[in-house]
Amino acid sequence: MLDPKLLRNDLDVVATRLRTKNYELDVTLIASLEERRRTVQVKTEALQADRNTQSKSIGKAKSQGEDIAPLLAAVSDLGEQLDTAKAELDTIQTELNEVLLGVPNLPDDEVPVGQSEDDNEEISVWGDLPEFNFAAKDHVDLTEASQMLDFETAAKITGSRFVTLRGELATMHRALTQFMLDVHIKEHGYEEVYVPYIVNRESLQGTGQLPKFEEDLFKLADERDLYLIPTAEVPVTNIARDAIQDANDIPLKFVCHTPCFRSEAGSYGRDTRGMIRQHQFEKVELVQLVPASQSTEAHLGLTQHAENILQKLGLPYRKVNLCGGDLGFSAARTYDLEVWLPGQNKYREISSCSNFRDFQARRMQARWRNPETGKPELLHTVNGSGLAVGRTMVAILENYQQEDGSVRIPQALQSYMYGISEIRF
RNA sequence: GGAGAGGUGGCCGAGUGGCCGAAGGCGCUCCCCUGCUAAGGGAGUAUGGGCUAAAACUCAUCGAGGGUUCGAAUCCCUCCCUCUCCGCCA
Repeated sequence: MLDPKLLRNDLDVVATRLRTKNYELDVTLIASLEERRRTVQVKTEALQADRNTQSKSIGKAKSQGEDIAPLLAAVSDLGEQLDTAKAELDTIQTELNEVLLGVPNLPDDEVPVGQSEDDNEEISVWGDLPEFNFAAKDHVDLTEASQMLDFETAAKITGSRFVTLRGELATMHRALTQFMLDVHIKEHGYEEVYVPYIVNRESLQGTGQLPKFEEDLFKLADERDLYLIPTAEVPVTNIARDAIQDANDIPLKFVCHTPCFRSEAGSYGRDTRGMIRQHQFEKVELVQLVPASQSTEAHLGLTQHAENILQKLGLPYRKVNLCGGDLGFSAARTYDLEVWLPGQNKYREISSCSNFRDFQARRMQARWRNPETGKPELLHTVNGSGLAVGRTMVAILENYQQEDGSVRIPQALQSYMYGISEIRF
């Protein structure tokens, strides 16, 4: 959520900046709601103050044995007035709140102008693209001879966009997770957390998935209003919801491995082949909660942490600075890491590292106490994948394929896979 | 699933209709006293919001929501959570 004061005082500036995110702010609606809110709130609170004083004087009179009948008569119609005013205020505030919860975060100044991912700015490229003196296959064709990567069986068990892994591929999938966690914990100083995979509405609203993107989520079919997590970002960031951190306890740096569940509504026909886009996938997520002054630095650092995984695995990738049009709802700035996939002959997103500034923290009331002022201040939240496990496995299969159809195991991963150095399908 | 107890400020804990945003204690911050391994005295110490240049002022919040009442931490209803015992169980 944006700072309401900003929307009150600089509505037009906000509208201008949001246009780079392809979002048209309804300035007229917000201004008029805000105007009504002010009038009605002032009126309501004045009535409340009036009632409070009068009720107090009734109490006093009663305790002194005076006749309170005339006092009661004086407040008789106050209650009704107050109810009306309160109801009106409630309506306005609910509406205003709904509007504000739907307004995306402001992009940072450094965000490139652009409409789509084609306008993203390439920042750096790492690694040499593999050269094959044979026709490179994609991960589906590569594994076809075995049952190690099996979409049909998953379709039987559940439906489309699920996968079943067997044998060494299932091991590699788990090994990757373990490897990533170890690097982030031991080399990058993150604290591992284990969290619920089912979350409530408040948590999803805190990180920005609700109320606008409900159709992307799997919702449980009972009356409890619970959802499967689309990313560990939701439960992990919400650790800090409605809390004030001690200055000594921040920055908080969490790493968390979870499955992620996404309905992929609206992406029918996209990436239907292979395990690029699944309803269920594993991810190792990095989350940092830091004071405002440190978030830019934390964002750069976190991105580098994700890059280190790709480098250790020897996977060629590039880093792009997302343009306004491609930026997510809650993000102020995002670096995507795109790994090279020979099977598709292009770079594909494998990690998305974002700085949310105070946008999520305001929704969550996630704060810390600044010892210099003694006052609570909103934290800044930063997160990114470190990395998406399924896509990393796809990248290894495709980049490390050999002419005979086998796949070499990256050196860094071998000790996590009982020492084997290749997989034959 | 059955029976019971409970949710109050950073923590403990009092408060069963008004004088309660809330005693007391602990912790923390500042000041004073005291030459000594610790103690004593004093002051301060919740969060969000409105209005405002800022303050003054003011509203809300005692798990959440609703109700009764001129007035609710306190009474009533619903829900959530925690604890104890029993049952079941990865």
